[in-house]
Amino acid sequence: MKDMDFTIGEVSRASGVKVPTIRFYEKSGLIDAPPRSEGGRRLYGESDIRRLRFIRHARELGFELEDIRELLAMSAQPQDSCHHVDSIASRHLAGVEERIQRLQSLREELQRMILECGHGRVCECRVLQVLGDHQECAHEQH
Amino acid sequence: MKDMDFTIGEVSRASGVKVPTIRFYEKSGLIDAPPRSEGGRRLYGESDIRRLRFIRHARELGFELEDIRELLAMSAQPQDSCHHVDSIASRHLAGVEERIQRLQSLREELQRMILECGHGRVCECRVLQVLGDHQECAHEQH
DNA sequence: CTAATTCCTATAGCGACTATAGGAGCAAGC
DNA sequence: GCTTGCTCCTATAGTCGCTATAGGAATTAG
Repeated sequence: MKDMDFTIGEVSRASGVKVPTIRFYEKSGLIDAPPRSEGGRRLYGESDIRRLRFIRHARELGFELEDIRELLAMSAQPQDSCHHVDSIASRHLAGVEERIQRLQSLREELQRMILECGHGRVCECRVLQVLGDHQECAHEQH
Repeated sequence: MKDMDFTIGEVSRASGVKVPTIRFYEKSGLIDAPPRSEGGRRLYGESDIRRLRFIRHARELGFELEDIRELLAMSAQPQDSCHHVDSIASRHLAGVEERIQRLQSLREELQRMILECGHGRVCECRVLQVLGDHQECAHEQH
């Protein structure tokens, strides 16, 4: 706790996390409640910026706050094995791969639907027909 | 309005939409409030099952309820041009394609992170290092 | 000294449900 | 007729990860 020099707006700009989101993370226990100025304003240090950057980056990579909470706790125990860190990341990767699969078959379905539409009247629109009848789908995985 | 023979549980099983979700759709105006039995229970017909199937299928394809509301309204006007139907589907396809792109670069990042981890101590874990420093990323698109 | 900006708290809203609580209706077996 | 168990009813709160709003107080720039 050397220099607590930054306002919430400054750490927001420095970390890329929006001001209300920082307060939200504090309430959720992802970051500690910082000390306050005389006027009651939050005062942050460099380490808070690093922590917020970590959170932001993990969120961009699609980790849930619960995962991030665990990852942060683990990085506070530098001598522990990183096996569990790996397992969180791997589980997350598996989820991402599944979502890619699902979206790809979805994309094909949509492309086919749009391609087959003769752009005529609604009553013969393939898009609406396909939506109305799952049988019309090429894939069954949804 | 010929036969209103089905209970909410039956249309749920027939359409694949869960019972509380059907009531939620009713409240949201996606389906009409059906007539009731003497005892106050909802009574549905075949057309409700078709409508719920349409909704479920569109949801599985990732359309938002707002889009589905529009698609349903359009399919009630069979003589209109289906141009707008197309535009909703195309807009949706573009969104799906973008999400696939984002998830793919995400996957690479996660794979690299996990691969490079030597499974040692937390203090030298690549996963945590990468999360802590965006510079370490191969891609800049997030 | 004033005006603009930033900060504070508390609360509500988003989307698309899901879960819970506390009842009431209804069919089948005894 | 009665009980058991299932389904149904309503209303409300919770999920996730924020975002927006209202109504102030503090700080900063001119």
